[in-house]
Amino acid sequence: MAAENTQFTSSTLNLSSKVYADLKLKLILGNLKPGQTLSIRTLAEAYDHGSMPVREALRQLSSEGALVGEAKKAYRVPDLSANEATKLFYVRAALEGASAEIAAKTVRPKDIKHLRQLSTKMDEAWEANNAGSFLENNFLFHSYIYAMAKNSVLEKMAENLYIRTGPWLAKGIQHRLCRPNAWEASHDGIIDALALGDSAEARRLIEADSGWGKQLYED
Amino acid sequence: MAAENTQFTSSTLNLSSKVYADLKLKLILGNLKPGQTLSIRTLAEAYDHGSMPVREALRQLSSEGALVGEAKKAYRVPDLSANEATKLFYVRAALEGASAEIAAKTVRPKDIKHLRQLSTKMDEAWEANNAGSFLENNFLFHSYIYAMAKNSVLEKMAENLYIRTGPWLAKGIQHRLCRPNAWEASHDGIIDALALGDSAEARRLIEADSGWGKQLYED
DNA sequence: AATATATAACTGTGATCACAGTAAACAAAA
DNA sequence: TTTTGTTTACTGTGATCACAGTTATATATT
Repeated sequence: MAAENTQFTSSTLNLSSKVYADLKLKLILGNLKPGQTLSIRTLAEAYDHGSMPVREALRQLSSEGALVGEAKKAYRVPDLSANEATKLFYVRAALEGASAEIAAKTVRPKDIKHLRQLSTKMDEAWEANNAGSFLENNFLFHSYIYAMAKNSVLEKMAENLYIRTGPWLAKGIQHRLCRPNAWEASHDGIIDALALGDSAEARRLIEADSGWGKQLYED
Repeated sequence: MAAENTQFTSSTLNLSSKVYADLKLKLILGNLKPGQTLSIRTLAEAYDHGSMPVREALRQLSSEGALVGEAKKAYRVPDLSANEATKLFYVRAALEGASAEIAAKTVRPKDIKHLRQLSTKMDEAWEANNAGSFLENNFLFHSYIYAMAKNSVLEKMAENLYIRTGPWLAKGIQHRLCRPNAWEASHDGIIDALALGDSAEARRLIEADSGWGKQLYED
């Protein structure tokens, strides 16, 4: 999933891009913890590469806000404050709302079918307390809506938001995975609106859904 | 303008970030032409640095879509197709509309004053056929609205769009700078809506304004 | 035992080199 | 003149090293 790279064909993918793609996936799936430290040399040894590819991958992730780096100190996975998380989810709502509005106008029956399958997988992952699988299918669900909008700029920016919120969401889910899953009815509503081609309603529901992750930390 | 970096304080700014900031500014102001080639060694000699800082800056710009890089070939400033430009402006409309909606709720008199000053500078640059100054003040105008929304995620993503459309807009402006400037009334309307705190109208006008640049290439 | 000091390990950063693949320039053959 | 083949210059990529600043550890010192 999401292993494609826009700069190079997969056959001639350079090492930097491979390391970047791998770390990106780990962040989206919540396999890296907030506050966790990532050093160039340590990762280079783990990947059994020189330090150059790791170095470029970490700098790229840092420039995207997925990691933070201070001078002469190791890169760190950011531990989002409530304020920072709110900012990320607000932008996600804006981008995802715009996507859904377009998607509702070009949706095909096979798209609806695929979205329902992903929603089912999320449900199964939730029941099995599998946070990684849940995050993966949640990402795939929303990515598919972005892809339906056929706007690569939108897709890339949205992906960035999932990279940045992945570790934070994983932490929240693992702490209280047992709470009633409000997302299920929400996603079903979104799919129904899309199936009906109701772009305004799809937008409204998507914007509302973008808030569920934030609620993991609200008491 | 726009020389701040979020990763490091300006005193301990590393060379890579300085080169990045410089190239970023050149792109926003239209000082790099679409299709222009940028090689690591050539730029390193121009900056009188080693190749490492330039190399990291170019890779970062490439990862942001501001440059394109194929294997074993020099980086290039993308020459946007009409389709690509449309995608960029669509996202800009979504982000900027969301910003204006918030900005209208927290706007202060000094904000209105500052926006009017920037609008005047744009007018002067337009009359003087100064494309660089026009693009700079246009960027500052919209950046200020983003800043009013106090969402750093939004700001960074918006900046990215201006980096990517800068060379393309500069080309369009230089080709037909003489056409009636529809932007002026548009910006005045936006300022008025903000001054009245009319968030819905501000959003509507900003979204409409995001299309003016695209029209430079429409006959 | 608590505190201060010094030592060691670790950090990103920048420079420099070798390498392989690309593009352009030039020369030779038709 | 046109085409083909060869050479030359140029490209990003990855590895390796020296450097300076940070952090943690261990060693004195009180």
